[in-house]
Amino acid sequence: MWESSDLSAILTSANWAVYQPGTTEPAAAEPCTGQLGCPASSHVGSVYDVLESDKWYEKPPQHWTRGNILEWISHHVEESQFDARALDLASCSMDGPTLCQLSRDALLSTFGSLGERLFQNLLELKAQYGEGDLKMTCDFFDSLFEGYPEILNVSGGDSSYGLLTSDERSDVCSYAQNGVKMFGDMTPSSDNGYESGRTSPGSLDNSITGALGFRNPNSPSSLGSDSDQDLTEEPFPNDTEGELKRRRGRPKKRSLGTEPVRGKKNKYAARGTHLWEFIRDILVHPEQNNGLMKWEDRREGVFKFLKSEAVAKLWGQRKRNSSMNYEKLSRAMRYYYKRQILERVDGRRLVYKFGKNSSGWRDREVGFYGD
DNA sequence: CTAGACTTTCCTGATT
DNA sequence: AAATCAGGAAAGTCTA
Repeated sequence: MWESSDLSAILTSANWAVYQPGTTEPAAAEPCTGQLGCPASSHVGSVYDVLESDKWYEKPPQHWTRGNILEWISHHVEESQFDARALDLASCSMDGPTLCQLSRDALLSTFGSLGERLFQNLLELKAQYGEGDLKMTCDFFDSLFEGYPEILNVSGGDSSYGLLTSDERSDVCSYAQNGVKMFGDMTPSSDNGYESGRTSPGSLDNSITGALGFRNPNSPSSLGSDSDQDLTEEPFPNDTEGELKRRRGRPKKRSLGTEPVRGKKNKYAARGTHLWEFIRDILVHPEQNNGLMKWEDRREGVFKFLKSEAVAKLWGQRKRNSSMNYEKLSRAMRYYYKRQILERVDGRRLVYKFGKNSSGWRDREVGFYGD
């Protein structure tokens, strides 16, 4: 079984590089439209890429190390909020070629419901890199890595390919196909608040992965680092260095035991995150939302909270506000009526409807660029 | 510095 | 009775 520490360690290493402000490697510096979506051409073309890359999303699955595979799995665990405790760590230990040989059934039996997701992503990645083209070069590096494993130091991992396509009818297969296109426009630019999305691959990562619970443990950059471990209520973490930023909104009345944490570094944990976008992003990724919400009428933009408190907790996690609850979240939702980001749906509890000032949730917006 | 946008927190009262 | 819904009010962060 995976210990939380395993996962956390993996995630830490997996995310660290991505959020390093100073060491923004290609992963972050290159607007490669998201990991899974990284155009094959930008990586396949040069063998140096292969040499330099130690990240799973920057090289073909055939060349993943055990570490890469763990990162890849943990990425999907995070993205889908899969309960990793059900996984057997040992069964995750394999090299790229072995992984690539696994059948769908094998993945399903090993990883349960996560298996389908892994399988589809693997298919897509293999197709993306071309299973044959690099064969020779890769074989060469295989042997090289074999001899110098330290070249492939752990790190890497990443972020958000999770935002793949997602029309409720299209399953993981289609998202694999469209994922590449997605990133450019996942977050609509016409947002009347802060600039959301599009600030950098990192911010996009932050937006969606945060939305879906992808943590960014120990991120020294603090740009949106979330540290809660799960949906369960958790007091503010004891940030050592990076104190919690002061939250927006009216301060809570002093609570009994919880001294307000004085904020010093005032980073933008919440930057680029608007509640309605957070909600939207959960909705447009049905394969990842774990039944938190559902569309009642996708065409009309009508949706419903299925697990209102869980969504609120997630939102709180996103904003690093452990006291968020549905009551408060819903208040914020109601403010959207006036701005016509949401429209009222009378008489139906937990049901809301996107308004004309919202965007990014329609099929065409999700599947294609823009509108 | 200021104003406006946004979110959070609190609250009272109504509805389901 | 417990959840939700409705909004007003206040207060704080952020951006322009």
